[in-house]
This record gives sequence, structure tokens and C-alpha cells, in this order.
Amino acid sequence: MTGASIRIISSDIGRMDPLALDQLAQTARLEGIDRVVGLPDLHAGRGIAVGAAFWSPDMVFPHLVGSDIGCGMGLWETDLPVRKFKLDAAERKLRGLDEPWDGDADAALSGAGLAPGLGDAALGTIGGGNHFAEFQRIEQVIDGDRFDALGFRADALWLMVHSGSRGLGQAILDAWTRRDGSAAAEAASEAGTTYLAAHDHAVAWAVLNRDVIARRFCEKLGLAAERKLDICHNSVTAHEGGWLHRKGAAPADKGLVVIPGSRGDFSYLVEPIVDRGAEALYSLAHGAGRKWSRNDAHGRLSKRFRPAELERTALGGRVICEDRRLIFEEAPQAYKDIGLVIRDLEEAGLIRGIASLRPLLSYKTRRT
DNA sequence: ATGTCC
Repeated sequence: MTGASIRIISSDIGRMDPLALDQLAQTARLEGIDRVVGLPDLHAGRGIAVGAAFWSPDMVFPHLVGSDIGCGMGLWETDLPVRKFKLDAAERKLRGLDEPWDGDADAALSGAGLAPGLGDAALGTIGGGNHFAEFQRIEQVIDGDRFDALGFRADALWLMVHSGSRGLGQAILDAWTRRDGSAAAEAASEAGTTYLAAHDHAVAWAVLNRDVIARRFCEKLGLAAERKLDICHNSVTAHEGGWLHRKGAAPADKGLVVIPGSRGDFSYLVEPIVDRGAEALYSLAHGAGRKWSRNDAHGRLSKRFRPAELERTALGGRVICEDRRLIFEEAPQAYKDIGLVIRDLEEAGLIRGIASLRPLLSYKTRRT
């Protein structure tokens, strides 16, 4: 094998982080990887670039999925007219959400086809890092016909949840790594099927986790909500006779997608254009993508701002993040311009915009 | 990213 083809979806590759591009090139050299795609939100990760898709004809590479198997975005429309959403009251009521969920975890797990007790201590919790739950309002309906046909309401309060499989996915990758240190397994081998079965459980758990998180948030505010989409951006799935790994890449072949900007920027509800998807491995950006590393963001921003100043954003959004380090790491300044990411995807013919959403209240954590 | 490093 001489290495995979690399396709980068961007109007300005020169502005991409050389480290991320180098990480992408490294994975393209892996024996068994045939095709690699970098998306406009590409950024450096811990060894593996984030915002990328990798296709192998017969092998599974657990490290290309990473530890947060099943991580993704869910989007709910609530029954509350957004004009009735009161920020101060909502902020007061959103407490206890980092604590273990006191609902019926086993019933929820079995409803999702998962074993009782599986990861139940973490079920319904957001976690750390870039995870969040965010109340939003529709800023602009871009494609009114499509928006109406979907039965969506522009005057409703919306809720977006970004979380994953917490300790469960981590344990699955750890178990893989401890096995024998090999990077990949034939999907049909015993090691491959064992990993894939565990992976599929973690994906189902992560979908359920986002659902429980949304339930908890809505319960605190006395809202009912309907899930409009759930999109997983860390996974490996059977695809065109091989295995498609997505590392921070939304699927373009599974219906509507929401692509969030930073907490200080808009999010975009988009429709993938499936017939153009093959060249991008049926994958899309999963967010804005980091511009600065966590360390850089903390170093630069903690000199310029107090945490309280970062609890309000330029778009008028409010932030609940009582972790003093995280509030700097996840500041809007640390992220790329989501507008440019969306434009790149549109210009590549991969998406059509349906609506944009404005952040109202971003919940990260109450605990420090 | 992480029932998170002593």
C-alpha cells in the first residue's frame, strides 16, 4: 500500500493548522486506509485530526473513532413560545444537572436495547470538554418551504445537546488498546466483531444519553419537547462494502444535520445534498472547529478577561460554566468562524441551509 | 474526551 487519497473540503487550505494537516497525512499512510477526507472544521487532536473521515475496505481502526464513541448532537423543539422563555428564571432553575440522574435508568436503558446498569451513574449527564446543552431560538429561516414542510416552528424555544458516551466509550477504547497494541483489526475477525458490538452499544448509549439530558433540562423548566434530529459524529459504520470512520464528522446520509458554532455564534440546521456526498465520504463538518488549543485559549483569554465577562457572549447569550479553566478553553474566541465553515460546505455542494439558530443559554457545568 | 493525576 502506498497510502490513501486525501481530499480536503475547504476554500482556503492555507489557513488550516499545519499540525492538523500533518495528522491527517499520517492517518492516510496507515496500512488499510484507502480514503481520507478533511472537513472545513478540521483541527488538531490528540494524534488524530478532528473533523475528518477515513474509509477502509476491510479494517476497523478504533483509534480513528476515539474514546468518545457515539458523541453527537441532538436537537429538540420545545412547546414553549420563545417569547415566554425567561433567562433569569431558567438560569436559576437549571441546577443539579451534573448530579447523577434520579430517573429510571434501567427502564431507559432497556428501552434503548441496552443492558441494565450499563453506565447508569453517568446516564443523563453532559460531561466536560466541548459538551453542552443550549437553549436557542430560530434566528433566520433560510429555506422557508423546507422548514414549513418539516413542520418546524420558528417561534418555539429549541434545545441542542452535545454529549457522548462518557466513561463507556472510553472503557471500550481502553480495552481495545490493552488487547495487543495493534492499530486495526479485520472487521470480521473476533477482535473486530467484539469492538464493533461494543461500539454499537456505546453509540446507542450516547443517543439515549442526549435524550435523557434533554428530558432533564426540559423537566427543570416544565417544558415538553420533541426530538427533531440526533446525529452522531464519532463512529465507524459499514459503508460501500468497507468501514467508514468518522472523527468529529457529521454523516451526510442520515437526514437533517445541525452544525453548531461556538457558544457565541449561530448554529445551522442544514440538509445534506446526498448525491454530492461521495467525494466527501458522506461526511460534513461537526461544528466550527477549534482555532486555538485549550492551553492557548486559556493562556490568551485568562489574561484579558475575567470569567464573569465570558458568561455573556457577543450575541447576547448567557453561559453557565462554573469551571474556571473550561470557561476560557471553550470561549468563542477559541473557535473558527462557523459562517466560513458553512460557506465551504455550501460551495462544495454538500449542504443546503434550512435555518440558523441563536444561542440563548449555554449550560456547561455548575461544578468546578 | 475521561466515575479525570497524587
